[in-house]
Amino acid sequence: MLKVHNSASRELEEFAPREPGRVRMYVCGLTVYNDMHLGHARSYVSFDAIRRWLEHSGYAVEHIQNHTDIDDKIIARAAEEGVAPADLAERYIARTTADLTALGVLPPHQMPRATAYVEQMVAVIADLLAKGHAYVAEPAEGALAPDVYFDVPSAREQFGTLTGQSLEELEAGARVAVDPRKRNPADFALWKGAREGEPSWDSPWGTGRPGWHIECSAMSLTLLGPQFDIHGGGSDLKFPHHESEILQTECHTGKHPMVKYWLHTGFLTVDEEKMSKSLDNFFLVRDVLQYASAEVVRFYLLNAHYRSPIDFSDAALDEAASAHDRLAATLHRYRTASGGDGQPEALHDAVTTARADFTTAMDDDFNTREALAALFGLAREANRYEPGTLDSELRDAVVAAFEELGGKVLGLFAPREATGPGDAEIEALLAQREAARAAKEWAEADRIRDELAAQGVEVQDTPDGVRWRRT
RNA sequence: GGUGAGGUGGCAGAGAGGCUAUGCGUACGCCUGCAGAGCGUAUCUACGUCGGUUCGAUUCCGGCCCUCACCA
Repeated sequence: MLKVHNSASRELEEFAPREPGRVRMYVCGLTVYNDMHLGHARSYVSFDAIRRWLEHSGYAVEHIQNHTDIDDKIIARAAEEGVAPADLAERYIARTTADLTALGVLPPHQMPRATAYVEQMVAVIADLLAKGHAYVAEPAEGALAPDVYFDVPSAREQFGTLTGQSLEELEAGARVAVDPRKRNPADFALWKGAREGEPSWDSPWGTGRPGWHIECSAMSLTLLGPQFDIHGGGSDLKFPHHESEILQTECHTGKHPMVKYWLHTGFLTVDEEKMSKSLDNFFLVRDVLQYASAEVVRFYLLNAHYRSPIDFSDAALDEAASAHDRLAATLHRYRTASGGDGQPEALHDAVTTARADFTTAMDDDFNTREALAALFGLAREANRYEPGTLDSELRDAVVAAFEELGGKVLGLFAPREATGPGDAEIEALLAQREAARAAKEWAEADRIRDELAAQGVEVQDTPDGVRWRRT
């Protein structure tokens, strides 16, 4: 029985999608004005594992992840670079999508862009205005047309679903200068009147562009309907973004709850501080992937529960590499072995136990850390045996467990591209080395081993002969 | 100021009212021509702090300290 932590209730709840066997899931995507950093990766890899586990559990998952391709930051960045905002967005849609692929994140079923849904957004805003949940304000200074704001006090009851804060508490804690054009400090923009030279769309309130929150309401509404199962994103999106989405969508549709389970991922910090450009501790996914493989990065990220904060450092990544290699090496030995007829009971049991423990862990709010511990348990038992001495069916069972759980669900054992020398070349060198060893020419044997190591081939002498693998 | 999350062994990081987490690192042993990998053993009272509940709490309750995040 799968249980998930719902941010709305702050409790573990039994997972039961609205429609049996089918899961509709919306994950907030990136604002495409920059490359993806490791903090983003943390969130997307987490939701990737969540999706994979749901699919493994037999659900037909519909995974939507948007691109925010119109926003203040995009306009500002485009102006800096002297390019059109649409071109800038296009570039980063391509780059971030490539980064996701490189991380082994399964492609979402749809990746809608905000600018393709402006019509739907306008319709929702018009309806909110008609229902008295929104109002047209004065144009901002220098703007060509008015802004439209959501009237938060008009939806007082719905406010605070995720943050647990009341409107009064929020006002009490206010410490930011309030825009005088808003009726209430908590009101947020549904529509922003255009300024000269900015991208804009026509609307009943004049030319302008959508506010940030309305896009997710419009896209989830269009693609998944007024009520769906999972809405995910980083913890930083709870407020105001997700809180605003709820107000918009529910006031528009009149249906509650918009989302059955809200899932939020924890932060990734660097040396105990949040990753940010001003602190110059910004790690881009594409840079980290130069240093570590996607599997290692995934291992590092999945080695903590998705809601826990994690701290990034080179040492942490190195540790993940060592740990991941322990599993990968065991799997490799079992994959490449042949012959034998041994059927130790303990190894049979270890496979069964690992599968059961893995399932228990993942069913407990996607506890990937515990799930990994189950794989290590299997690895330890499996390493007690020389796989070549085992019955092929048992060996296959071990391989299947690793491939299905660690591979298919966690994405940790993607086949590596073969680089460096070919198999035949390696075998030839190893034959030379064996000859040298037989003649006790240790210097020559070690030279060949070093040469292979330099080319990324690890050589191991075992009681059952030499073994090698690409690292 | 408000709200939320968290403080676990050398490090990372799970977890549960009493039973070895797991991984990394380190030391020793086995194995090995050597190395690596692997296996075994060890790593001192591991659970922020002060109280409370309990036969027993790191795990439940309350106060306190600290860290992090979000706040129109």
